[in-house]
Amino acid sequence: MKEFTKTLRDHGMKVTPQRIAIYDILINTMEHPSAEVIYKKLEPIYPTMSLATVYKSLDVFKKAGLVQELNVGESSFRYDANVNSHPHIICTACHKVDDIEEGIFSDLVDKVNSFTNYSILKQQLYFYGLCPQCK
Amino acid sequence: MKEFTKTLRDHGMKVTPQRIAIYDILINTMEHPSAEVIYKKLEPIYPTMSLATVYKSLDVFKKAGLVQELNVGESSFRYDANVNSHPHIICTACHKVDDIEEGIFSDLVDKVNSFTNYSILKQQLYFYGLCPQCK
DNA sequence: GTCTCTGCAAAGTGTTTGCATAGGC
DNA sequence: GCCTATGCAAACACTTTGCAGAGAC
Repeated sequence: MKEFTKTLRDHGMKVTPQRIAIYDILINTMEHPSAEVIYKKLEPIYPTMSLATVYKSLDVFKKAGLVQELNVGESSFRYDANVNSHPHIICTACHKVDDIEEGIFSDLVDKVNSFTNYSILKQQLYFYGLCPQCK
Repeated sequence: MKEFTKTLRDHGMKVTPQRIAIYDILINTMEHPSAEVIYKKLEPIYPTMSLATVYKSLDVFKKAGLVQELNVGESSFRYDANVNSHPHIICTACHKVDDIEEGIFSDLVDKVNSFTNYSILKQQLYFYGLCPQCK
């Protein structure tokens, strides 16, 4: 959280209670919430909180490299405070989004680099299937 | 194209000039166009073509398994007449979307299956970087 | 005190829907 | 002739923007 404060200040951005609350949710959950879900969680604590503030804060965090935006194929984005390009797995029944250990794919970027002539900067790997509880 | 006609009919769906034109664009391009782009290409030939028809047709194709929808992280979906779950690579400069040979990742799904306890149904793999022309 | 942030409402963007007419089969 | 598709406009869902007042530093 020290790092969070520093990173924002280094980017000339202010540390507000709203931003702290939003970031706090993101580092303490595994569920990769959308802006709407974050907003719903904050409403009871910050009754005046606005969805626009959630969006603006997430945008700020994204620019500061504090969160990454996930596009799992739903209508809305999801957010992850783990900014590594780690793979995700989405349950097609209950729609939860889990992380997959990055190590499994260690050689993947090298393979793609040598096959394509692109310079890979990042990757987004999504697997879809039934989770243990839903199968 | 025979297959296309048969597949639609098998699903109780009609084969219309608009649908043929949309599908024809998709099988003859490598650029993975969005609905908007498809619409723009068709406008000169079908002046009465409507964006809603493009969306409805793409939806029909998706349900019939004739196209897949790609979510490369832009504001709109892109469409691909190649329905295999093959990986894509997106240039972060010119935003073109290329295919990557599927063979490279043959063992990936098995790995994920054994590590996660999910039953994987499909995957969407996106790599981002600079294409040969843009670097 | 300055300059960014918040929170409201309004606008924007891609997509979907309702419905009357057109057209595939 | 039946029943689905088209095409227009209006609705929708998520996100962004404008702006006046509040608040971080």
